[in-house]
Amino acid sequence: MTPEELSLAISACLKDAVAAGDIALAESAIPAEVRVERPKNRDHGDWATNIALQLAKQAGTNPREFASILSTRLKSIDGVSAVDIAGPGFLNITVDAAAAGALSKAIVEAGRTYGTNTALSGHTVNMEFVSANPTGPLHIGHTRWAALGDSIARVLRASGADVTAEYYINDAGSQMNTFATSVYSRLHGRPVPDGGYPGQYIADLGHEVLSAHPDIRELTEVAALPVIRAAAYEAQMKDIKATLAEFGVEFDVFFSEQELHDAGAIESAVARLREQGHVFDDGGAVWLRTTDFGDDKDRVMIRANGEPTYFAADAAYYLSKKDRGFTEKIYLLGADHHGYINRLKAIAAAAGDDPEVNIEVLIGQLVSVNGAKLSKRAGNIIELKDLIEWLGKDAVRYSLARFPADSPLTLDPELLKKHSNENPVFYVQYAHARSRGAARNAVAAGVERQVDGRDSFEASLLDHATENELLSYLGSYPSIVAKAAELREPHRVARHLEAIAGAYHRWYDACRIAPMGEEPVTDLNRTRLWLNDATSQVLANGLDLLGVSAPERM
RNA sequence: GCCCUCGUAGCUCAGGGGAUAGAGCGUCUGCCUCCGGAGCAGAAGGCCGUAGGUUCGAAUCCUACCGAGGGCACCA
Repeated sequence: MTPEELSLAISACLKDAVAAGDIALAESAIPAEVRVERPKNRDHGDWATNIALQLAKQAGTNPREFASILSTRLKSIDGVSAVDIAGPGFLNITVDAAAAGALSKAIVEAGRTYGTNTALSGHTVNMEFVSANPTGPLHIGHTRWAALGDSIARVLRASGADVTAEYYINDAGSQMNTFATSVYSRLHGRPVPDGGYPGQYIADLGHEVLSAHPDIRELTEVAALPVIRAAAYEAQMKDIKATLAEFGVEFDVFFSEQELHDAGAIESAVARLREQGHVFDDGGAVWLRTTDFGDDKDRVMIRANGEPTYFAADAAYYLSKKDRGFTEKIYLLGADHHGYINRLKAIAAAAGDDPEVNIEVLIGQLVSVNGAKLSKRAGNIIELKDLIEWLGKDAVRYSLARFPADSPLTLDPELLKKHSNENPVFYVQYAHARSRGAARNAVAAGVERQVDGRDSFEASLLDHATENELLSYLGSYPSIVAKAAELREPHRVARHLEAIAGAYHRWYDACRIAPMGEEPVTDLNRTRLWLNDATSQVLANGLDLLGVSAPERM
């Protein structure tokens, strides 16, 4: 029995009690879903609900009386062995071992689909993240969004959403000229001009440009810059894409800002928004009246000198997403972009969308390292590919994915570099590797999940306290995934995996899977193998949502 | 000045109205005669930033204050 099944059964009991007149409650007051929770204290049963505390007042009675009426009906639920009323009116429910244990077989049979759900089916989501400027390598400042964004996309897909992961390339602004000029200077052995891009990678890009265009140094600056700009850009994007791939981050679309300009999308965006009545001219510039939609000032789209602003490109880009049929556009931005929320929402509203529904801006706190904030201007850039090399993809991804985006996070590179079990990723991965090892040993000892082609599984044998605990965590997993998708918080999955890993280790310590020595193989061994394999499956499914590998051996 | 986010164990952080506030790391004590000790069992360690409020019940919701970070361009 899963907590969802129990929750549904309780709802049904509640409706029956109301229909029978045992409880005086309006039909509309019955919640669609009754929350069941795992009590912290084992003495409080397997599952608990506070439904009586919530509804007693509306029903004109006291919580304990309400709970008492409901409990007699709950006792008749198949698989429920005891119902107790505790404290102010909690209902503590105990499930018999057979009903709880059946889950392990169900998980093995569901395989990779265990934990997926359809809560978000029908949603077409555009998920934009990273979108680092193509003027330099990905560095530690981008890693959080890369890890988080990719995991959010995976969790949304697990909940049935149709997700397109997208990277917006800012390849159109004046920073591209600065970039080209920086490479040009290094190519000629000169220092980068003020305001240009420092860093060894600029010189490295120069070498790459040189190998593709051996005579580039012969050209005049005016002739060379466009060539350098294109070649260095291409080399840099190639590097970024390779790093993302190495990090296990998958993008469906790399969207070029320059192509928006080339296609005339900026002008048509201005025209479309003007049609909607939100554009006005002032001081020679063209403005979008974003103050109509909660922004604190109106924004310029076309400057007095005729040049479009970055904001105008944002508007055109939003319209592109809308035209491509995405009902929800999610932006994952750093805290330094917090000022963008209102204007992005204003764009959505001006385009006729509902800013509460069709656009979502997630703001994440910046990662700091050893107290120092990391930005491109700081000299101490730690590149993402170096980070992966030091610590491994799994450790980096996991240590970023296990915290919510809005928590300010401080990483200590010295600690991370130790590559030890101080990182909880090893705890979870080890549980998976251990369970696979246990399965290999069990099979070698003659334990199989099937005997003579038929499943050998006796759920009622899974009656140890550690089995009860492990099963409850495995059973909660699907609701954790659904919650993570709903709230865009994949760290919930990571935390739950840690709980599962802990429960698995405790179970492993208490209950043998393979028989001792020459003892014969029993149903108990075979049934425990089902639970063991179910645990492997859930750990593997969860790690996959985080972009972390589930090793067979470590 | 205005706006946003965050103050929880020595450190890094979970806890989205419920029962005795948790995990990892660090410290201390035990546990390898058979499935992986990257593990398990236990101990120490907290005025949940401060002060009010909301209610059966608050780390959680509201207000004020204190502290940390970030944002307020015809930059990109």
